[in-house]
Amino acid sequence: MLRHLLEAALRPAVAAVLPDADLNLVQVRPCPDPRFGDYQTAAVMALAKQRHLNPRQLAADVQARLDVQPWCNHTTIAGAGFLNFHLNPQTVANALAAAARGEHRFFQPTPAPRTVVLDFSSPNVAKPMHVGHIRSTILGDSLARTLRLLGHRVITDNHIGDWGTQFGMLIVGWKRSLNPAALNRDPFAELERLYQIIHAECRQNPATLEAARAELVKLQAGDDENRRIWQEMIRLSQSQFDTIYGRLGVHFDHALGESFYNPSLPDVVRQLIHQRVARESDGAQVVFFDDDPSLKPHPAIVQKRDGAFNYATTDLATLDYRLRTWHPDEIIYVTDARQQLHFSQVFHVFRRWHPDARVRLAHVWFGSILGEDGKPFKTRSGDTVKLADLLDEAEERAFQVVTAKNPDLSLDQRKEIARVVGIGAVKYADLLPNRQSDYVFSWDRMLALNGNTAPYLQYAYARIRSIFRKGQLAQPPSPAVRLDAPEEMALAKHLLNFGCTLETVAAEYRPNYLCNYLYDLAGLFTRFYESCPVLKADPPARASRVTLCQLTAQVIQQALDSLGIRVLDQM
RNA sequence: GCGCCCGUAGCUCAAUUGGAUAGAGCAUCUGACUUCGGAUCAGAGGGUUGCAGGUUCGAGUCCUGCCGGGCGCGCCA
Repeated sequence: MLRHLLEAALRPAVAAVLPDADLNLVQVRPCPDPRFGDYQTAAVMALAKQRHLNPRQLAADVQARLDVQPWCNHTTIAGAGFLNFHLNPQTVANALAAAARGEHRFFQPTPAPRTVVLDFSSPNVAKPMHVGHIRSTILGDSLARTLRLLGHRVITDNHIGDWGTQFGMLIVGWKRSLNPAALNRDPFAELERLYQIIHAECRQNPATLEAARAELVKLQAGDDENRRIWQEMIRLSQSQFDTIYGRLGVHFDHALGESFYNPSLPDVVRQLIHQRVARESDGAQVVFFDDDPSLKPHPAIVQKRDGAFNYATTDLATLDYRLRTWHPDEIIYVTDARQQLHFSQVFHVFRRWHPDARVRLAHVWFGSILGEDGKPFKTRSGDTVKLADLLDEAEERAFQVVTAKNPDLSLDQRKEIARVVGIGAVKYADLLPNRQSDYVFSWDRMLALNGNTAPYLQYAYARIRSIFRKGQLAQPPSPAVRLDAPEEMALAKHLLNFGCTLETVAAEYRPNYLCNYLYDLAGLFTRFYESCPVLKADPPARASRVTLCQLTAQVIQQALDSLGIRVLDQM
């Protein structure tokens, strides 16, 4: 968009003054404060610093060679050497008119599409999904949506925990304590009950723990009955996951669980040993990182002394499979902060195992969800909060609010609104904070109708739809755009920045930038709404304002969709 | 002990990764409803960015040392 056009004009000007400058660093971005201008570059200062030049003088030299006539009234040099671009109002109006004609949607598809594998959510079979899964699921889904919108090829893969030592215990529990009637009634509750009693039993009774080990060995050896039970548990769990993903509107292209890689683990370790990446230590196969100071104290075990494999081995096999199957340019893992060391190890081992692989590996980590007491978020009785219960409560609370605000709507309407508002509020509260910080979970804050919340944004959208209902406006927007009022111009300019925001989200894996953009957009819209009547305006202004409303609604809807949040015509 | 992360207004969080006078919401106070949805908007007060140094045109952001907190550290995932 405009930013790219300005960058494209700026680069030759910089190159003319400094022929050896790295033009990739020459970037234009929106000004933090409209008083400075509309777009700015700080690159000239950085270049001046490298070369010990006077930054303002360098900025002036670049400015003298700069031709941005088609879009800007003028450019200014300010501060220590900022170069500020001041858009021609007609340029803004033209960009909106083009959008109204359907020529663009305020962003540009990437000129260099990549294939990206996104690994997120990863619940465990036979355990309920809980708050610990929510950030991974919501962040991962949002990144997938944003990358796809920008034109990348995205493959989402749910690495379900369907293998491991817990299945020995679960099989013992299944054989000893299964209540078939309960399983029929609420399969997942029964699975959970089994897990809890057998887990407690194993802690107290070494004989039960031994029985669990024996069942695990039988399962791994392919025992028919144990495999049947195991598969049944996976099936029941998957239907439970599907229910939750359905409520969240989250979709996976693949759900290749840990067990899928089980057959390939011996070969992974064989290769690692053969390539001298791993070596024997205390009976285990271990990768040491002698050349890396930060990892030197933390060797990675890829095969345990007893011959079993662990999660590092599975993750390596998974990487290898993804590489061979999808040939991605990038693989992204969305997990909590505690797994930083693990992924650092896995990525390092992988580089030594496949030194020629070009794939970019990213661990996108996030902080914890805390309760109002600042400790990990739990129920009043101290249990982990189940995701299903959390979503129920979100919808229930949203239903109360909708019923209080809009009692005339039918029950079905209010329930549908409560679903969209409740789920949207939970998602938005999760996406809004910087992902790397912990955040305090608060129903009251996330469901508030003012402040930076999903309901506030949905409300802004609903108000626009209300104008269209009231004015019986169904026709496509008119491309005749006039931006006379300052509120109109401010709103219009912000619409132009949608694309940069999407690009930043994708580049840094931070959907919270999009949240902040949306909040600003909604604020600018309501200011426009307060001071610029739409339906009552004279015809030319009215048509232009209808267009502004239409385009704003379109961007709100598109941006919320990138966050995985739906909009409503009424709420 | 070692490593990673964090510390910003009374509270909850931002700050486009080294950019311009650190911004929002809640709470407090003052205004605006014969007005397209007041579920709103306009405004006020509130800060030595944990502390002390350093790097430079410029630091909440980078480097060093403290203080306080969270998490992780060989056969769990």
